[in-house]
Amino acid sequence: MSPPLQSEPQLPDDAGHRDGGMKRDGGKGAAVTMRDVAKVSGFSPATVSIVLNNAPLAQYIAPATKKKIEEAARKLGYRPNAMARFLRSKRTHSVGVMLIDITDPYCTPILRGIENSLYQASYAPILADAHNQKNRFERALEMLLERHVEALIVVANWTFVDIHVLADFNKRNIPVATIGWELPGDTTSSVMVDNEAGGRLAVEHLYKLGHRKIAFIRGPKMLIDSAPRWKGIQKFAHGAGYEIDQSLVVQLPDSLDPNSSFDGGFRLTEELLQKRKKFTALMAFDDLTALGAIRALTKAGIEVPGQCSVAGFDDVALSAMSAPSLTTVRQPLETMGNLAVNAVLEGINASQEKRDWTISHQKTSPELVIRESTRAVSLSTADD
Amino acid sequence: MSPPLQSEPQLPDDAGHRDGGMKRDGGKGAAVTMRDVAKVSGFSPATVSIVLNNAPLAQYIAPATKKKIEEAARKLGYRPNAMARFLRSKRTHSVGVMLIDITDPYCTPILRGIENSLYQASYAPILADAHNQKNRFERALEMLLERHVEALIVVANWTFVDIHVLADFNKRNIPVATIGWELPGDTTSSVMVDNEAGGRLAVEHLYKLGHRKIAFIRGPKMLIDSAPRWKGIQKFAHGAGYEIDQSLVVQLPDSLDPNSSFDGGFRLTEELLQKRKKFTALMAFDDLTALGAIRALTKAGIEVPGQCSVAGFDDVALSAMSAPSLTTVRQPLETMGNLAVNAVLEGINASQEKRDWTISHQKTSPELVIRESTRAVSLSTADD
DNA sequence: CGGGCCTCTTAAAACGATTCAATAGAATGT
DNA sequence: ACATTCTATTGAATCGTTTTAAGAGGCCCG
Repeated sequence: MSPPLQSEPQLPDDAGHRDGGMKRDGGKGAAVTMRDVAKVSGFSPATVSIVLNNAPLAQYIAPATKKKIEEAARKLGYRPNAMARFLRSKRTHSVGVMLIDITDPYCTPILRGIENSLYQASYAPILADAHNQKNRFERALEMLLERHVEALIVVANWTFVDIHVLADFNKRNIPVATIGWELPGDTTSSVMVDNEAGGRLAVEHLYKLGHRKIAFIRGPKMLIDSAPRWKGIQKFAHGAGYEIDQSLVVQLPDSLDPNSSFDGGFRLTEELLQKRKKFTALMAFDDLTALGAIRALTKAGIEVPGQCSVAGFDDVALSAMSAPSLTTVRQPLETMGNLAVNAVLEGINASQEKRDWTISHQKTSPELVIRESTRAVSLSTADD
Repeated sequence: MSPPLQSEPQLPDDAGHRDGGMKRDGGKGAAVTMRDVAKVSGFSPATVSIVLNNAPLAQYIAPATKKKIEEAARKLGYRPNAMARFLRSKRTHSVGVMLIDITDPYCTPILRGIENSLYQASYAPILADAHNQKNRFERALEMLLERHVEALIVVANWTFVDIHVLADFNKRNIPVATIGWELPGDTTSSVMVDNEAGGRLAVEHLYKLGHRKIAFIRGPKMLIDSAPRWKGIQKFAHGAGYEIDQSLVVQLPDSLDPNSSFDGGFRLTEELLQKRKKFTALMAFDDLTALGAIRALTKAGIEVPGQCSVAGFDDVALSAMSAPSLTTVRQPLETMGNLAVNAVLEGINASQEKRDWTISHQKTSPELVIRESTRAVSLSTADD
């Protein structure tokens, strides 16, 4: 297809010079190295390196030289060997991304945010999935340490109490950021949604729609998010002079399966219904819980939102597609991924330039997304 | 907490021997190297390497020696530097994982399958997300090449025609496997669901429920999956002597947004309804399309499955949670991830041992998952 | 004319592992 | 007693870069 390369002959003219033509490389994948570029261009490896990296010394290199070297590199299809580069420069340009459970739909947008920001900054993400298991978590961290990642991002909404391997990251001055949870102390940056504000947003919405008999499905104790969301609800109630009926408050059990809250929501709602205590709205811990609740309500012949409004939390992808579509509190997940990357990048740059920098604990603002599952309380149900 | 280490003194006794105590390492992250282990244990780096890797030569090493070295390594918290190791041994133990769009819910289980199999085999996944953009795809491949991944796995259900960067992988003998699509030629392994069988499965199910007026929403031309699914449908119809009513067949437009099929399903179903041509069942290209269709039907006052059955394809996470839950054809996504990893690992091992190995094109069996959205045709609607 | 200062280029020493060939001592066989 | 084979260990080369210090000219200035 393409015409034969002009200087094809000079390419392998002294191949095998290094080890007398031993049995290495079967002739196919002979990687072209910097020395090859040096040889072809007629300059030394040092010069090649300086030119190709546009190092400070490049200002002294004659333009003609640069051109020749760049051309040779291009012609040979030279690609620097990242490993060699890393070994010498101590920079791997990779970042560990640890998901505690990739199955959680909440992870996907975060992951996209992380990947995107890393890509922009020319870092490569090395992925690890802990499968909710502590030993996998630790083994994976170990692996990331061996690979000398320059930073670590951990995505989780719950986690093991003592992760002493994380201490190794601090010892080695590797910046760590967490998304969805916070580590006590000031060693680790974090990005979380403002759960308290989110809880408030949702209950306020229901309240303003006229609902006064609101059932609540609280999140499992294990999850970091549960407490602050509930706190936001309580604070709003207190401020509005609204008294929460404790008999309408239930709580999801602890569970490691991120999709279990659907079942949980379903069961708890059925239990609530059995109590025969009327409620005109239900606020669920998260979207899956809300979907489970809707399922239970529908099954019991209660129309959503006609007879009962339901609100969720998170705005995962399916919330917009469910029937009825779900009113929920959106977490800016992708943005949170970006922010975490920014935080660790700042850390990397700082220690590169021997600057000091400070750990950040960021809270992002949740946003109320009103869809079909909530509606102003109807007279017939309200006056029940 | 722990008692002072016995041999603490001998540890840094000759620190700085290498470069006369220059300004390097501020004292914090001093990485412990193999030489340190050698020094402390009293043996040479060579011996340490042999012992710690349990290399063939290790059979000649005295047990006492092994013990001392291992202990020293443990005490010092020695962690081999992966980059150095890679440089010498030419093995990075990493695999590139390229997603054409991570946002697609279909990717998540595949990703878990890939990650899991790689983890078992002690390979690290380097993640890349093409965002449906050709230039990102290529730049990411470039990056993976520089990092000398030992294999590449590409997840996509459509893709750009000419990816000449992939040729570089072949040139370098790096095994490539694709999930969800196939490359012509025998250079690349692939794993796909048997779409034809799946299409058949779904339509057969509807047929057996008594449906004879079935509407079809075909997939976009761009997607690899569309044609074979349709073929499976046609073949079944032909075999069963069932004639597809072409006026009930519509097709999704091409689109890059993986979530657009929900809207597509919604709109196309509305159009079908406007035609006022009766149908008792609808078979959608995938789950999101099906959900969109259900939405449109419900909106038009048509009950699902009471008045119209709907079947999807894929069994993404939300299918089980939607209302009504969706009858669909499940792709064994996680398994497909595993299979792709097996394929490339086989390639890696083969070229390691200078064996030949063959490209594989695997088709996994889809599985019909019957849920609430389909039902036997009712007399009232059938006799319309 | 010799020293100082540019400009352009390179030799050589890392980086931290792996691995081959070599060594030295002990045991064995003839 | 000497060659041979094991056992146990190591020196030194190597992987492909980056980077420092230095070298070779050329030019200017006093």
